[in-house]
Amino acid sequence: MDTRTLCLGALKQGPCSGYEIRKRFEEGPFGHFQDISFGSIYPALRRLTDDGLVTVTDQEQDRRPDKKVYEMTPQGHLALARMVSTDPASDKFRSDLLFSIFFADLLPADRLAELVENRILQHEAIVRELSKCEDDDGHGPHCPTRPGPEFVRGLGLTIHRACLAYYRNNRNFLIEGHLTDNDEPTGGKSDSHASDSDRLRQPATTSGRTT
Amino acid sequence: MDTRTLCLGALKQGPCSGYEIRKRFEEGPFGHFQDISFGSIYPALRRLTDDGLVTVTDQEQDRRPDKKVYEMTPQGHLALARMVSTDPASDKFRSDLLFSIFFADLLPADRLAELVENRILQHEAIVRELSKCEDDDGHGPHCPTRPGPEFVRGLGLTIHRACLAYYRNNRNFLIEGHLTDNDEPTGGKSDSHASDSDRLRQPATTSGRTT
DNA sequence: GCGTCCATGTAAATGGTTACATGATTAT
DNA sequence: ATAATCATGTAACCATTTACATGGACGC
Repeated sequence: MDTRTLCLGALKQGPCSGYEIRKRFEEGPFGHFQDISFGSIYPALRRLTDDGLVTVTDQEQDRRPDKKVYEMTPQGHLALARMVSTDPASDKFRSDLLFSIFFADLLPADRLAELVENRILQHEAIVRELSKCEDDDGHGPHCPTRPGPEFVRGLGLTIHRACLAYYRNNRNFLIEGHLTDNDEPTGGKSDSHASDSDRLRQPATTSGRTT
Repeated sequence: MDTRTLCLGALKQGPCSGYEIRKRFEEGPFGHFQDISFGSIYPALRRLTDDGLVTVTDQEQDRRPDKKVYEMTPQGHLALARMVSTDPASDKFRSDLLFSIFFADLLPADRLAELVENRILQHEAIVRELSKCEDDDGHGPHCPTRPGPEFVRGLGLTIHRACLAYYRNNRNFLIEGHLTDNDEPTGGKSDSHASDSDRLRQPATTSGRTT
C-alpha cells in the first residue's frame, strides 16, 4: 500500500496530525504489518490535501508546538474504500535472521544461540503486546468491536505464538546439530544421544478454542 | 540484507549465472523470506566481481545464449560468513491484505470472502511446496541435511500452516460478523445464532511431533 | 504465429529512509 | 545537564522495480 492510503487508514480512526499518524503505526494495530516514517508521511498528507481527500486545520496548543490536524473528507472515505477493495499485493516477508540461520554452519555456535535467543525475546514481547486486548482501534471503550481489527489482531497473535513455540521447540535441533569444524562428523564418544534435539518438531495441527 | 550478500548466499549453493540466482530465489529455499530481481542482481554481481568476492567465467552453450557463471572466491566465503554474523535487521512483514481486512466493514461481503478464499489458496500452495521435502539446498541427493535449511523450512511450514488454520477457522467470524448497511444491528429475527462464527479461535498452544 | 524460456544488461521512474534544521517543554 | 517528547518539513541518498533493448530455441 502506498503511504497515502496508509495515512487514510490511520485517519479513519479519527482526525489527527502527521506526528500522531506515525504513532498509530508504531503502537497501534497496524504496526505489525505496515510501516511508515515521517519522511513519507508529510509529503503524503500534502498530496492528500491537494487532492481533496483530507482537510487540514491548524491547531494551537498550550506548551506544545502547533499541530495540523488532518481529517478525511467524504472523497477520502471513498478513496480508502476503493483501495481496500482492489487486489492486494502479495504479502512481503523479509527476514535477515532466517537468512543467517540458513547459513548456521557459517557462524559460531554461541553467536547462533544468541541470535535465536534474541528472536525468542522479541516474539515474547510482541505476543505480550498483542495479548493485552485493549480496544486499540480508537473507537472508545467497549464499542462492540468490529470483526476486522479483531481478526487481524488474532492472526498476529497466532503467527507470533507459532513462531515462539517453534523456536523454543527446535533451537536445540539447530544449535546442537551445529557441528563446529573441530567435531568429527562420525562421532567418537559424544554419540548416541538421539534425544530431543535431533528432530524437528511441528506444532499440532488441531485447533481448539482459547478465546 | 543487501543484494550483494543475497547473491553470495545463492552462490554458496554452487556456481551459477545471474539468471539462475533469480531462480534460486524464486523457487529455492530462500524464496519465502527474501526477494530480488534482475535489476538488482546484475549490478550486484558486477560489484562483487570488482571487489574480488566472486569470479566470472564465460560459458558458451548449445542452442542457448552464452552465460556468465559466477563463483565465490575465498574472500567471498569470508564476506558471507561475516555478514550472517552481524546483527540482523528486524524482520519486515508487509501485508496489504491484512490492511484490507482491518477495514473489512468498508468492502462488500462477497469481495471480502473472495479475498480470504484467495489467501487460503495461496497458503495451501505454499504449504504444499514446502512439504515436498526435496533436498532443495543444492547439495545433491541425500546429504545429511544441514540443520540451517531444515530449520528454516520447518519454520516456514509452521507459519503457513498456522495461518491456514486460522483463516479456515475464523473466516466465518469475519464474514458473518460483517454487517452490511442494510442489516439492523439490533437484530430482529435472524438472531440468537450464537454459533461458531461469533468467536475467534486460536490454535492450541500444545505442540506434538509430526516429524 | 505467439508465448515462454533462456540470458544479459541499462535507464528511467518510483518510493522510501536517513539526516538535517528548528525549537519549546518536561522528565531524569 | 541530558534526553526524550512533541511537532513539521526538506533534501540528499539509496535501493528497487519496471520497462526497454536484444535475440535464438522450442512448444503449441
